[in-house]
Amino acid sequence: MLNSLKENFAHIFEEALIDEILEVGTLKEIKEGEKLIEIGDYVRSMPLLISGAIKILREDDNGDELLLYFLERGDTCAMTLTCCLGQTRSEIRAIAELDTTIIMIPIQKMEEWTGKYKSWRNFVFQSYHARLTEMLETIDSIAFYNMDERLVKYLQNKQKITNDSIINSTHQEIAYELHTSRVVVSRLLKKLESLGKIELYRNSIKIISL
Amino acid sequence: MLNSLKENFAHIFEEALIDEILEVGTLKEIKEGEKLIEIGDYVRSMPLLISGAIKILREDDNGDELLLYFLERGDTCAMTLTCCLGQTRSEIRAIAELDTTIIMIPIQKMEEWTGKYKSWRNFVFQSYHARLTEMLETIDSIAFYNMDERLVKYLQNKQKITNDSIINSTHQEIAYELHTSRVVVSRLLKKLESLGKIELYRNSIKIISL
DNA sequence: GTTTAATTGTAACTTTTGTTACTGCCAAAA
DNA sequence: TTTTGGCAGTAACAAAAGTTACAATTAAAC
Repeated sequence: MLNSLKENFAHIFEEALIDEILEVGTLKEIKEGEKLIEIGDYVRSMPLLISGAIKILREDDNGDELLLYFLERGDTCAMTLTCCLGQTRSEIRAIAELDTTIIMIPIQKMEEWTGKYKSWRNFVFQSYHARLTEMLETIDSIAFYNMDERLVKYLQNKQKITNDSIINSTHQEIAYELHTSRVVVSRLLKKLESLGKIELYRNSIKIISL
Repeated sequence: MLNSLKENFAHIFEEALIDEILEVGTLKEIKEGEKLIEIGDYVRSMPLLISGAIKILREDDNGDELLLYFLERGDTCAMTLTCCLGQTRSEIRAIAELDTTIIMIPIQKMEEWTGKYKSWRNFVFQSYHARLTEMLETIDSIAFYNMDERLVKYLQNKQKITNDSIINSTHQEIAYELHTSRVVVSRLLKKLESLGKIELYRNSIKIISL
């Protein structure tokens, strides 16, 4: 744990804090597709992302989903922060997008460290800032862009997160995350293919240039 | 300033903090429609809302707007918080929805107080939580609801904020904030009127029951 | 009082998105 | 091998939202 922690957080956290994290944190491996947090859950520990990626989803009353953003190496879940402190239930669902490693911090420490370590405070504030910014980008996407542009953004994002120009998703899965229908996704993907920007295969999409 | 501060924040902040706020904060009156923050601005002080309401808007590359949420009495601007700390430019525009009174806190104090006062930390975290929640509601609206439902929510919200069942807005103004066209707003408002839920006048809308 | 500009109402039309239905294809299971 | 179920392609249609155009009304400016 020490190495992975230092690699990702040494330049952010002061040494005493690193030591404390090592003391109370527990390492957790999550397989791709595994659920970390469900809507309505009480959250009792806070994740620090060491490797992999986690997707954060919102759901409406009908069970329809919408992808909000991804968490990556060095990130933490701002929603969890506030849930912990405010003792409220989770508003979102968190699912591992890739095989992921996290360090779990008990929430009691949260409160303690925000008083004690300036580097921790900065980290927490920066996390909030990053998440707010990503939420704004999500809002931009759905408010200001058409579905074809949203789809392109989605594919670009996915490529960046997985670091792979082949995306292993079905049209239906993409449709869920963009909150549209499979037929619409198929239609738009076909158009991108005819423009030579992607190639379509069963269960996967190869990105040529977007 | 002392009275208005105590009225709104006495139950949140410890006394020593109240004293400090009185020392360094400056009272500011803002007229309805006046702009507080423009997109791209560097923000050098943080507002505590004493009375009135402020609307927070997002804009896209074409200059199209979208209402994100309102700030009310007892709120602060989470965006500003992160802008101050991170030294980044504002992602949003803030305009007084009503005549509004705020206390401006210099940003240097922010950092100091988060280390010093637990009540301040809690206030800041709660603000973040509230704003994230409101952003989620905004996302829900635009992702999961049709324009007719969004319009109803908008009117309800406006009624709540202004505490007045008469809304003094033109259809064009509403269209801007919902990021749609005037014709669409007129159409949907007319439908609501024919259902007996509102009454339409020039420059104003009377809410009967929504 | 007349002119001007802003506001609202409405029709007709287009575009975008969503829905239904059916097809062929492929891969895993029986 | 045959069957089954999931996946993708496509047409035809429906609904929602956006656009253009113009008329009628009201308020403000001259």
